[in-house]
Amino acid sequence: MDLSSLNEKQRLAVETTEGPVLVLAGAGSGKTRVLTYRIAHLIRDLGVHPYSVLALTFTNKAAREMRERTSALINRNVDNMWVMTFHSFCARILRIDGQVIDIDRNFTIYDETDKKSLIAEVMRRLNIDSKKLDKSVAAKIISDAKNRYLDPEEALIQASEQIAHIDEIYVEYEKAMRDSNALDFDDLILKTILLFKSAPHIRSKYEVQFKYILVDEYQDTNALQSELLKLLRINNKNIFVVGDDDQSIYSWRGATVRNILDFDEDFPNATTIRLEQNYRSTNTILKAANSIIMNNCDRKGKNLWTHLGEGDSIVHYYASNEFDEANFIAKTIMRNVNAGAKLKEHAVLYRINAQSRVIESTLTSYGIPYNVYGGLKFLERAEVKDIIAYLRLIVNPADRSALYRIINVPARGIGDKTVELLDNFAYEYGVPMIDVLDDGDIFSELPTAAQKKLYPFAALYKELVSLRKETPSAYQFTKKLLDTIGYYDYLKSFGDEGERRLENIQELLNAISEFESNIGDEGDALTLFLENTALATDADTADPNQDKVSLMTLHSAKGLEFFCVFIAGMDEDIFPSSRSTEDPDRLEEERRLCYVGITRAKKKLYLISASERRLYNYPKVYRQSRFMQEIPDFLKVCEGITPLNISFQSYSGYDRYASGSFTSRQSRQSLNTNRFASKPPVKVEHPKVESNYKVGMRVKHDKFGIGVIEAVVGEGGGAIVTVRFDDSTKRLAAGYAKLEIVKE
DNA sequence: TCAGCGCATGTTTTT
DNA sequence: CATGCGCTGA
Repeated sequence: MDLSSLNEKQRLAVETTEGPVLVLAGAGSGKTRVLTYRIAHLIRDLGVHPYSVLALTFTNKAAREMRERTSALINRNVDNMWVMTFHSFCARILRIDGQVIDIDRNFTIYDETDKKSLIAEVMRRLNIDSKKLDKSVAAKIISDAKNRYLDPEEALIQASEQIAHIDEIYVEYEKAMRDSNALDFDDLILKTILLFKSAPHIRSKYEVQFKYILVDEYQDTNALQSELLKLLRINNKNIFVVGDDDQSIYSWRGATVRNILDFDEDFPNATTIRLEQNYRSTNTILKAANSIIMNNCDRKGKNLWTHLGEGDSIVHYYASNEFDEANFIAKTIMRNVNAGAKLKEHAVLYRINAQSRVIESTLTSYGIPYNVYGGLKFLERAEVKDIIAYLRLIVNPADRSALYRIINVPARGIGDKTVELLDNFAYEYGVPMIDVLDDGDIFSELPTAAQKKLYPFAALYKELVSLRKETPSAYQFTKKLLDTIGYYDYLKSFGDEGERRLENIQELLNAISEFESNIGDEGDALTLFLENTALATDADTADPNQDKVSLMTLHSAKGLEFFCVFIAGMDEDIFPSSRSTEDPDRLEEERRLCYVGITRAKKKLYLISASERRLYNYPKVYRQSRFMQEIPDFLKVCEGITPLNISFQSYSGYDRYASGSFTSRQSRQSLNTNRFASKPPVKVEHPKVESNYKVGMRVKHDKFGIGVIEAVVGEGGGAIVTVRFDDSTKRLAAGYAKLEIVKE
């Protein structure tokens, strides 16, 4: 491998292949580069078989990127390398070897909604008032216990002193999960650990297979994930973890920076390497990020530096409301695009998904294409969930959550009472609910009234089961299923809305068909497809090569970078969130989140506050985020309405309206006229004198083809013209490069 | 008594 | 989007 493009520290990280290695990698310090070069080095230079490498990430996106970049580096297919998320890794192991601890191969992965509905049901059965204990709260406590302790039951028995009955809920929930042949996200990790502990030969099999383990985003690992890694490394110490304590933003999910701090205890004689040179952002952006994170006490401390130059000032736009905010974003994007930037170089980040709606509709009205990552998306559409629930039930008949969802969809006269009766009946007989329907003998024991209502569904279910037997293709089966259950007619009853839903169903069919043709003989297509949908987010379905603006939460932006980043909602109680301002630890996490957001930007950063916004259909006056004040004034310019002095007492939203709109600081703006149009690698500080070539012109070059002029520096024949071609940006001397102006 | 419908409500962040 | 509530009709 040619490692000459790496800096000294990066090369050390790549070449220290034996023993435990902890890399503390600041934002933009080339972390992914180090990971991919290291894998490439192992395979190419040391002859390690790809099958012996395990690389664990937290998102599918990160896993896919790592695989692709590694493959490109060594110019070889690495499909059989295990690069995946912690959760898919565990799901895979449990499907292969889970039977040893009595886990059925066809288990279903329950998402948060499935989990909560099951907990609600368990609480109903235990006669626990849902008003006294919210099911989400119960779910969170159970999840915390599973994420922090190897013996969650013990932990919950203790917790029940404060929260009555939580231990009983847990026990019943576990039982219901087992009956449903289902695992939740926490179970995937926990059960894999239990498998490894109770079956040492299986643990050892994987330890022998994975001669090298790499872990990305180590600061996001929780106690159990670290335990899992330790189990995989009892004899072999080749473990390489990369993390950044300043980017730890998942402690609410049980992640703990302790894993980084205690790495040397968990894996003795570890080598620690710090990557502090930032290759992504301008110095201005780094300074802003540093000045924010400096306010945190609980950190190791890092010294990020760059030689990319100062760059443009950060723009703080103070909007009158969320529509003004969205308009500003849209206009700025348009201006950048007219100056030659690509849509895909822009990202709009926000704290909560609910903020995306106004931004989406505004971008649409401007005709700006975008992709929303995460949030309410395709897989969360009711109609898609319905069909997936049917498929789940066929693959795993014990899946209660799926049965609950579809037993009366389309409506067939089976209401809550009938379902409750069915459930109680199954409970007393000690069989899964579906067996009551499927087994004629048990079915005939039901009260006649219930039989009458349930019979058509029982018959439908049997028909689906035999249909599945004679239709091996997942795609064909799903098509037939839609006919059999009368889903098309059901959609018609929704009128125009039904048309839209039909399109989504069509999209689902396409996805299944595509998935099916892409997998080889890895297993049953339908089972694997369902696993994929359970562990995937919509970010995975979006094509990153499309030239579209990216919209996502700050959390899902981690690991990504964009030339131009907007952070919307820099308002107190939104960011930092109202739920975090009381607790210093949570506030520090919000601050790290802000640090993550800012360091996504390479060149341009726009922070947007609004004096008033309507969120959750509730209008409210906002104060700008405290984080805005943590960025020193000399790094930013202000635009939009004039923010009042942000003192806590004198604040009044009405004054702000009265003070008139859009009194922006013209004088400061005019110092930097090129601010919106500039694009890397041109620095805006350059005095700009135009020649014949003008910014925005389309020109043709003999070798590079057609491109758009992004900047012109100098005059006449001596001018340097920056042209963005399809896949590269070139700086060309106007006198030599024969640039032909292309008419529109 | 139960099913089904319309309407109001509440939603941090995510594998 | 899911959940809860009140109303209507069988």
